[in-house]
Amino acid sequence: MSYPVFAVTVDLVVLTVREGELQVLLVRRGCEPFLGEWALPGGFVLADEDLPTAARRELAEETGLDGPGGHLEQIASYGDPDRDPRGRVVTVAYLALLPDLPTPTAGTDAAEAEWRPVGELGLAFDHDRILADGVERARSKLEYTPLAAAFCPPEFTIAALRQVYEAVWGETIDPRNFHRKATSTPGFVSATGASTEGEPGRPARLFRRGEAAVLNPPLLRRGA
Amino acid sequence: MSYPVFAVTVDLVVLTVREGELQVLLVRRGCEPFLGEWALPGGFVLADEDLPTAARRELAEETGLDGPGGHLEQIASYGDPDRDPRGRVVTVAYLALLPDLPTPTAGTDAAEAEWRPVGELGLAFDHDRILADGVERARSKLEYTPLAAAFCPPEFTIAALRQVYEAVWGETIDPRNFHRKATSTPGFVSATGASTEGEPGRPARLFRRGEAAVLNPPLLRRGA
DNA sequence: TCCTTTTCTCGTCATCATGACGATAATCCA
DNA sequence: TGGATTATCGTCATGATGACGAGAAAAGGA
Repeated sequence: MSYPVFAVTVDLVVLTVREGELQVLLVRRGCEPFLGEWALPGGFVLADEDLPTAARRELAEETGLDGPGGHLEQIASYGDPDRDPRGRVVTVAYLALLPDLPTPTAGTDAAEAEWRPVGELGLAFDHDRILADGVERARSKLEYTPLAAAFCPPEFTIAALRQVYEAVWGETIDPRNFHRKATSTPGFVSATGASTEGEPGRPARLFRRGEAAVLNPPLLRRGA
Repeated sequence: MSYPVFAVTVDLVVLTVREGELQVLLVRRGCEPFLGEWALPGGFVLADEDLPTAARRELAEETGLDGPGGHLEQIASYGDPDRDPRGRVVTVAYLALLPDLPTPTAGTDAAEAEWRPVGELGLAFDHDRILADGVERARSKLEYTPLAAAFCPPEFTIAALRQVYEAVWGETIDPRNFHRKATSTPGFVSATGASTEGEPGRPARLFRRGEAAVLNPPLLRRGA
């Protein structure tokens, strides 16, 4: 039995919250095609490598860490025959959510790496569409899961968690209602007992991510 | 630049509601590997073919129709190095939802085709996991979209729509509350003006699928 | 024709989640 | 010591939901 030959890549939508907005990790391409243009980080899947393994490897190569507190999940696959001028390449896109923390962004393959606010960025290949799908996935997942904590360090305040929602959704949220929701939804967050020190204002209690897989009831955004 | 060589397939989780339960279309494999075992329908992506096109082609080959009222979306991709003994094969799984209507299920490639209630079925390859992911996707999408109508003919009653929910979720739903919800949620369904005739009981008004992409507010199941 | 059965459709009520917003608590800083 | 700032708790009206009652409109049988 004969069948067409493909190459398979993984591409990463690496998101974080920096400076109060949702940002994505981009690399400047160091080889053809699209040499010199901005693109999502990614690369070919190796001969004996599972898909999630390839995604984690690329993430480690591009960001230096996939540490705890992060999150990695598959978005979708893209296989238009014309999407890569080198030939028939199917890419499996992954979504990674990371806290802002020390992220060197010193790429191995790529000439440069940079955080950029999400939006219409004019990326190489079909990466604008992949980015849009990844961002929408992240926005949607924040509604139904405690995943916003993946953008935060292991211990965080309710206010920090709220600012993640505000950055990802691009909306302002009432702090008092959000506090009630976060602390009353089972499995959303769990208190550590500790509090912040040295910050202005009243000290805030510190929390960790809760054990729930889904929020019940969910935390719906107003926009849609 | 050299890179590993892959084959790419599409596999289909074709779901319908028959006899009050959620059922999946299976085929008995007519060639190695797993000859004679039950599997999801699918096949290799052709050399010049887009992924959704390949999925639609396979669906047409296996079921005879992808007609209006149906729905097709990508689930995810599966690429474990050992998932196919023939070599390195990545499969892109698609979810298809169809009304029960005349579905011949006379396969072209496959020896036999059959509807089976979803569950632990002992399928070939990693198809049990793909099926589980597809079923969970369908269950979840019913909460947030008017997609249940994809299981119904173009015009349907509220009761028929409710029975779709009950079959897919495996729960019983109060007919009066469901009626209120379906008719009061904007874009869920739209009345045709016609009614059923010849059925026992009071005639029911007929509806079409609404234009909304998402249900606001959603229709949440109790289980999770 | 009349009654029963069946199913659809509309209402009622208590409860819960939510948005809007007031008020208090606990820290830092001048 | 007295703001300024931020966290936390409370109140209230509104809307969505689950549980359930009751009427409406057909088919079918005596």
